[in-house]
This record gives sequence, structure tokens and C-alpha cells, in this order.
Amino acid sequence: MKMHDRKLKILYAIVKDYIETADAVGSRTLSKKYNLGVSAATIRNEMADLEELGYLTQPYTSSGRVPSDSAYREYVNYIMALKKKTSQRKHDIESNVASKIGEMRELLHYSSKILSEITSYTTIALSPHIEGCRVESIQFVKISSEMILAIIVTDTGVIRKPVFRIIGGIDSTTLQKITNLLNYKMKGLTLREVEQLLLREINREASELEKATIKVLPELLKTLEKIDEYDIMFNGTANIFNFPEYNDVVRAKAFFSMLEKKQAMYNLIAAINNDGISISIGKENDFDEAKECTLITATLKNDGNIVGWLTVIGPTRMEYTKVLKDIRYVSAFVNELMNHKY
Amino acid sequence: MKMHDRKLKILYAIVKDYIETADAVGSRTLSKKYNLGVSAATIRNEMADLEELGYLTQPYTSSGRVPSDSAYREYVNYIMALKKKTSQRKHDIESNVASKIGEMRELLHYSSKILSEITSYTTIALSPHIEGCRVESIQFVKISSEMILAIIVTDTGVIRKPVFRIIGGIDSTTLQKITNLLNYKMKGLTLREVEQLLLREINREASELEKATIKVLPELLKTLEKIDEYDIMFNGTANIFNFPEYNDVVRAKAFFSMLEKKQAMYNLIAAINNDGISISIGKENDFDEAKECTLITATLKNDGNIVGWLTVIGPTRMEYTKVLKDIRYVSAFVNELMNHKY
DNA sequence: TTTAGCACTCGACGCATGAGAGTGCTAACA
DNA sequence: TGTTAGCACTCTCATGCGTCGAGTGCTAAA
Repeated sequence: MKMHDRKLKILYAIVKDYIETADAVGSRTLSKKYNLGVSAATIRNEMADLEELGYLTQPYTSSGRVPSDSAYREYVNYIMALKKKTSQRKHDIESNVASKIGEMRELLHYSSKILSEITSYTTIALSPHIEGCRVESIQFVKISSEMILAIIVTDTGVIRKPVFRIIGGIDSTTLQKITNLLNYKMKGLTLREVEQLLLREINREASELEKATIKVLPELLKTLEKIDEYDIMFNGTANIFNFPEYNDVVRAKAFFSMLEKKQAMYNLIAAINNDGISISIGKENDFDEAKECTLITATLKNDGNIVGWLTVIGPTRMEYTKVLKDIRYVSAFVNELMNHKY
Repeated sequence: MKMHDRKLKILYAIVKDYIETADAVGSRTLSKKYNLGVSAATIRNEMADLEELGYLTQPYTSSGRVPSDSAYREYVNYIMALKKKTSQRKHDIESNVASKIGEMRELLHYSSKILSEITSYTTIALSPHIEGCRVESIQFVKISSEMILAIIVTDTGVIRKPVFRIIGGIDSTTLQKITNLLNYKMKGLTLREVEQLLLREINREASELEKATIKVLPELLKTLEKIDEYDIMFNGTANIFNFPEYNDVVRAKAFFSMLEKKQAMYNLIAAINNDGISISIGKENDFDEAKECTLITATLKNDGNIVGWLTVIGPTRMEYTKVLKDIRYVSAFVNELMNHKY
């Protein structure tokens, strides 16, 4: 759908102005503020057309116009295209930050906090399920008479360290044997496959060694089922109140209720799977509560595997240009750090 | 300060009514709703006295009365005294829940979630700094060529599992030797003492073994410094909107901004150190942002050591009776579970 | 095709008004 | 002496009304 150049210009100006002011924008203001080269009346005609095309809405008869989701989409496509032409600049790594980060999850939390601070939006840090990852190594460490720590490292560098309990305890030698056995059998399998393997082993007639093992396996299985938990964290939630659209208590409450639905938030964000930045606007979001929000998400990958998502969330009237710049910066930083360390 | 019985009765009735309705309560309503045996005019006289004593305030001339912090305090002392007379009932442990909980921190998170659900308030789960705890054991596990996992178990059962990196790597035998050495030297010391010991060792002329160690120690020290992190988590934050006092966007924003000041929240809650339930009302809170809130906090102890806090936060107009009952229930449950496992 | 002009629409804001809830004070009562 | 009824007064809040202004659609002229 190719629009006349002037129509697009006007559309972009409306979106830009609305992002800035959060007020319905009228033809007169537009012609004064932006140098469009035509009079307010002409703009009025174009606006009527744009409304018919579904890009604008009127809150009430004879008020100014407000951009629709499609208008934002059009605008975003436009600035995304612009950005591609400019070269990606290199980012320096602040080494003191780098040294503080031991694990992927910490890195994610930290960068989400930074992102929230520089954008003044609410941000979400999300780490993925790991059921699809392959096991690099499994180790067990006895930490008290009955408690055992399992250390599971995946090929993507994700580490999980669940603690579980063996009633009656188990001696170190046996534990070492089990470690060796499991490592031998499970290396390279996905967590899902490990679970199935464990199930089979549990139900099998057991040899001498396996008799000791049998005590550990059901506990390990139980632990594995729960270990595969994503992790979601929010930063700068109070920032949402900076937007006039959330000056209404009902909408603010809805926003926070939405954040609390963690499973739904996970599904919303984890649906994204590319290595760059992805934007979903308003009704494009497949989650009712989020249909008045825009989410800008950076997918973080290491070696082709998703290791997390970094999301900025706000009203559809989002400062796309600024937020895009910031999220690009932070995610590039994280990526560089990651490739350095793992 | 011993007050006339009738005055107290009226005061309690006012507090109770205000907790229920969030509206300034007048003499007429009071005499109709509660069976106080005196007329509205008498109540008016008593109310005037109570106002003079600082228990009531008037939002504006000739409006109803609103309880002050001292009124809530009086009321809380009253119901706390009542409670002590009734016997603590035994709580059953739901074993399926118990089996899901591997670590203290998980237990804390989980119970905070439950608490928020049953009270319909916002809850805070807080786990303490561990610098005061004594080291029970330190272990190292190699998880990749350069990454090492340290497992530190304290005498209170808290487990920390920081990952750090040794550039150039280290072989397993040396690592095992270091583990043995550190365990021998550090068992029973506090984390603070361990840090000092490490510093001394780093600066000392080293023997053969210690030459290998010297590579690990600075990294370990750095890791230890950052490991001593409390952990704070919120549940049911959207519940705050259920209270009319937060129907004002400015106050709601202030509430969420307060929650985001994690260090201050830690200080606020961690100041409490007893084994039961503690209530701090409005201006009693030593943190400006919280001066319009009441916090009811259960300190969770294991073997005399604080392992966490469970807090319900809401307006000073809190349903004290109900919330007290609920937090007692949940914290008793957690305590029982803890003593079972650790 | 663009622009100027004009009548019209609708929300925001300010102001007045009245209802209602609650008070303090006074005088009468037990 | 303590309690109650009555009354005038106060203050908030909801409602209604009129004005203002930004913005529109339509029409006719350039």
C-alpha cells in the first residue's frame, strides 16, 4: 500500500507530535509547528483520508486526531528503515562492570536495570526455559548430610544449581559414581530427554550400583521438573506513571496486574525469536492486557541459542527513536560481553 | 496512660470503622452502627477529648474523625493482647509443597506469594545479608575450562553459589587442594573474617601450593564482596490499588517508587530483630516514603539466626486482625518446614 | 488542487448552588 | 454531675450552567 508522499509526511508528523504531547493533534497546530508547506485546510483533508484508511482516530467529533496502532507501525517501519542505513557504531566495554558479572542471569538483571534507567521506561528481563538446551555436564556436590547440590551446565552456558534432599543421605563415593554415570549417559541430551531417560531408569530392574542410584533419581527427576523455570524481573515499574495515559488509576492497576501474570508475560515475550530487535504494537500483542502497550524486545543470543530477552514496555505512544537507540546500545553491550566470556 | 473504658471502646470502634470504610467516621454513624449504649452527643464529647489526646484528627472542620498513628498503635496493642490469650493452633504441613522447596530463598519467595494471595495485600520477601554468618563449608567445582563455581554453606543453612572466572584456568587437583586448605582455615569464621584472611594471604609470600592459590584468591575475594547480597522480592503489588488511599495517582506512584528503593526497604525491614511478629505504623517507620504505611513483619529464624523476613505492607488503615492471623499462619508454617529440613 | 472563511461541535474550566454529613455549643433532664 | 436533645453553623461534594477555545467539515473562491 503505497501512499502519497505528503500523506506519509503528515502521518509521521502526527505520530511524532502525539508521542511528544499525548494530546490529540489538530490541523492548525500541525501546520504551525511543522514546516509541511501546505495550509491547515489541506492537512484537514489529508487527515480525513488518513482516518478513512484507519491510521487515525478521533476521540470525539471535532477533536484532534490520535494515531492508531497501524500508524505507529507505519512510523516504526519508517524509522527502522532509516536506522539500517546508518552504520552500527562500536561500543566500549566498561571493564569494571564486566568483572562484576558472573552469570548470564546477573548480566540480564543488571542490563535491564541500566536500560530502565537510561530510557525512563519500565523494563523486563526474561531468561528462557532451558528444556531445549543440551546438557554439557551434570555434577553433584554434597553440602550437608542429606542435602545435595546438582550443577547442570548447558551448551548455551546456562548454569542451574538446584538443591535437593535425599532422605537418609548418601555417601560421597556413591555420589561420585552416580555423577560419572549420569555424565556419561546424559551429555548432549536435552533436558526433556534427560527426564525421559531418568523415568526409564527408575522403572528398570537395577544392578548393584544402580540400587544406590535409584534413591537419587526420583528426587533428581522432581528437581529437574521444577528447575526448568524461566526467570522474570522488572525494573523501573514506577516509570509508568510518567505517562499521562496511566494517570488513570484503573489503567495503572491494569498495568501492574498484567506484570504480575508472569506466565502470560513470558509467553508474550518468548514468542519472539530473532537475533535483533523486535517491536510489537498494541493489538499486535497476543495478550489482552497488553493491547494498549508497545513492547520493544531485544533477543539475546549466544552461539545461536537464546539466552534471554530484554524488553522495554510502555504505552503505544512510545518514543520509538530514542528507545530503539538505547536498547540497541545495551543489547550490543551485553552481546559483546557474552561473547567475551562464554 | 490509663483511659476511661468508654473512651477506649469508642476509640476502637472508630479505628475499626475507619479500617472498614476508609471514610472519616462521625458520631451519629458510630452510635447507630455500634451498640455503645450512649447517644451521639456523648460520643461527640468523647471524640473531642480523644482528638485533644492526639488519637484522632479532623481532615477539615466539622468532618468526621480519622484515627492517628497512635490510635492504630493503641488498637494493635489491644488486639495483640487479646491474641496472646488464645492458644496457638497447630498447622499441618502440606507435604507436596514441602517437597518442592529446596532452598531457603525459594521457601521465602513461595510463602510470600501465598501470603499475598490470602491477605490481598502487597507482600515483601527479604533475605538477609550473610556477612555475620559463619562458614560451614566452602567447596569449588570446575564447570568449564575457566569458570569455577564456589559453594558456600553457612551455619544457618544459607547456601551461596557464586560463579567466577579464572583467566587461564586451573587444574582440578590444584582446585581440590585449595578447597581442602580453605575449608581447613575458614570453617567457623564469619564472611567478614574470611575476607580479611584472604587479603592477608594474598599479600603474603607464598609457598609452592600457595602460588597456585594466589591466582584464585583475588577472584574469590571479589566474588565474596558481591555475594553478600540481600534479596528482595515483591508480590501482589497491584493489590495496593484496592485501597482508596491509593486511588490517587501521585500516592500510587510514590508507593511504587518506594518499593524500588531496595536498599532503603532493606534497612527498614532488617531493623527488626525478634522472633515473632512486629508491627510498625506510619511515622514509626524510619523511612520517609513509608510514613503513610504500616508494615507487619514476621522474622524467620532458624536456630536463633535470622534467615529472612516476611512483610505485609499497606496503608496504616490495615485490617490488623485479619493480616495478623494470616501472617502468623504462614510464618508458623515456614518455621515448621524449616526446622524439619535444616 | 489548494486555500480562506464560516458555522458548528464538544470537552475543559470556572462558578454558583444545594444537599448532606458532621460538629460545637447550650440548655434541659435524670 | 453526667447525659441528651436541639439548633445553628461549617465544609465537602455533586450537579448544573455558561463561556471559552481548539478543532472540524463544508463551501466557495483563487
